[in-house]
Amino acid sequence: MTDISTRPASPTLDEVAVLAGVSRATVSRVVNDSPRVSPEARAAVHSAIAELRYVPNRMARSLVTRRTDTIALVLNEPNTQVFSDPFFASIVRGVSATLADTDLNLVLLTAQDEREQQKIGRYARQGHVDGVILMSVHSNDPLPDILADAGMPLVMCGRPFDDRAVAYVDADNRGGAEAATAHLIATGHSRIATITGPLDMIAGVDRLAGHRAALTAAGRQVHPELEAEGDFTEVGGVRAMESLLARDPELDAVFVASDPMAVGALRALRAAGRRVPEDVAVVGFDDAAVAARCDPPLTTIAQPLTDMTPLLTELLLRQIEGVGEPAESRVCHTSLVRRASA
Amino acid sequence: MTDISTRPASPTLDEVAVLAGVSRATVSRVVNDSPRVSPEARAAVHSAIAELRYVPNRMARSLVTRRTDTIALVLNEPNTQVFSDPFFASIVRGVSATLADTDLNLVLLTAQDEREQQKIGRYARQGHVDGVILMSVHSNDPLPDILADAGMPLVMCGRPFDDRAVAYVDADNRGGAEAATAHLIATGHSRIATITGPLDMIAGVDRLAGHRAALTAAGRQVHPELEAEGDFTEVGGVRAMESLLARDPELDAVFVASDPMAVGALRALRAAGRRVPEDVAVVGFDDAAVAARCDPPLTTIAQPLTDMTPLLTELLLRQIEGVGEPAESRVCHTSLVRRASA
DNA sequence: GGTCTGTGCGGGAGCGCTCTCACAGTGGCA
DNA sequence: TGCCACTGTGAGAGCGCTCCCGCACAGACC
Repeated sequence: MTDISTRPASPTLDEVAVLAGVSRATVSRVVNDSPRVSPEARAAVHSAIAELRYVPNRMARSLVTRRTDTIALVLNEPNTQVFSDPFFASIVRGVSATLADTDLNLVLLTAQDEREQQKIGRYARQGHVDGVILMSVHSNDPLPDILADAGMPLVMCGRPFDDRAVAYVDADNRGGAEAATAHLIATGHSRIATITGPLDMIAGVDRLAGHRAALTAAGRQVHPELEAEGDFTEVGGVRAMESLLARDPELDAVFVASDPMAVGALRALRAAGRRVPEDVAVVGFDDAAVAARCDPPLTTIAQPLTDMTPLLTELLLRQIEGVGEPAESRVCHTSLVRRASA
Repeated sequence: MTDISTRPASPTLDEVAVLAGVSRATVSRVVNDSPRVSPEARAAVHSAIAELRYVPNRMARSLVTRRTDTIALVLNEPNTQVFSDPFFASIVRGVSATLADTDLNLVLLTAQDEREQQKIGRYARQGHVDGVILMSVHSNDPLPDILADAGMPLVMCGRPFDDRAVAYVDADNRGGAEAATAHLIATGHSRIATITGPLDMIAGVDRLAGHRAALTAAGRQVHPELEAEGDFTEVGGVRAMESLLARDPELDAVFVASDPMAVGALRALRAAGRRVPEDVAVVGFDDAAVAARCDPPLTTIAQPLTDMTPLLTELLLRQIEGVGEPAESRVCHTSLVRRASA
């Protein structure tokens, strides 16, 4: 143990009580906004708090309340690129904004590898947080199990791989992808490729399934050589598009499973001398800010982020409050946003 | 207070002690790796821990040790774009990696506005963390003061605006910028513009100062119309470059104060029909991954991130351990990386 | 045998808080 | 006057842990 005695000790409830001339219990009542306190006592306590610059010790409080009033948003991504994905940024900002009006704190936890995931699992189980929102779950991530086993309130952003009983909020990835490819079919394209997300992520899997379903529904064949796996990043989109063009120079449309990848695809298409949408039509997914800005503006599938983030926190809070309840989940509708690229 | 009684209670030290047939103190010794425990007792405790799936309650421990073993990395940025800046991602990853070998936890805290900064200040003062690394400090941010006043161990990433006694780690922004512009001068350019960072951030201010110093040292005039303020984002770089070209179509070189902005500048130059480096030479700052990848590859100033992130954590840990010591700071050297753009 | 050092261990206090319970005081009502 | 709320307050227990202190016992040494 290191010497921390020289750090200025912070005042305690007792000291406030002595200064205010009341009991510890009364100070606690004032701090916790209990109604049964006389105005005089309340005023005395408030001025003592101000004078001593008292801040309650959360450890002591949490020890008895079993609550920390903080929730964790876990970014579970080996790739550093997480941060550059506008989807993450939106979720983080949205959850943060939803919580701003409450007295709940939000902490972000990132895991690059399994070791860090274990560390996060421990962190949560040790009682640092009341609940967890888990993002970017890959098929082999141990974290959902660790947290669920520990009985930690948990909401996943994106449905789980297996049909486990865990709460989640997801966009209708399959339906959205189906609509995207159906749009490409309806606008007369015949060789429709796709750049998928990572196939160890459920969003990648579902969007590919939707794409294939649209093809099948229209009586088309599914051609494996017209499917290239990307990683939800712009660079990944460039590479996947180059690979698709090499495999089938005649392709006339691509459904790209995320907007950052679509921006990459646009770049690769331009570099290959293809015009969009004349030679190749492109539909993205996300409706990220970049979609409206890029050249040409991207036709894309909008995720209802403004619905999803409040839902994410709401579902989690409900689990934290009422413990017995079964975990509830939601799937949010997507919609096609037509711009110039398809 | 809500009913949490239905949540499975986690086992306590006492229960482990009973099961292992030893005292609470012995269990504590085992958990904390104290040497004075007999092998038999240790084994009994370990198996009891495993059987009960015991995890120490950190609140209880912290209450007595006054340590939480977690440090916060605060991203203090109104702009959502924070996340897309590779500089942030690198720092986060670096600090996280440095801490991976320790039993310290890292939490990320983001503040979009002053209200959230206050919330973070409260969070820290309540004793959730042992120390704070503060990133992206703007001139009017209250957080440094809040934390410093609370006696919270603190290291800033980037030097503070005033000459306060706070620990920081910074790149030699002024020197780097000076080298960049000196390079542009040495390679025969005459109308050298600059896209600055936000001028409410010290990195923005220092890089502009370095640019001007190089100009002055070479006997050149500083032309305000050749300075455009950016915001460290790619879009900001596009806009600033467009504005510079409008103001002086004859400019033949730009020092851009960050690589993402330089990528934007490259795009704007291409859109305006300028060749790089033949018509306009471009030097960036950061040596982000994108610098090597873009077209043409970017000549830029490398920040020694591999030095900076361990230093950041080291300086903070030193403050946390040895409390009396004066806060120490470091400035890391930068270097010019020559590629094709200048 | 007596004293001493060292080791392993347990008892117990206490970290700062919340929360139950008891109690004094006040006012309403029969 | 007696009984009953009801309100404001304080005493005290206890959350799960760490850590100081003291005890029992073993072995070394005189």
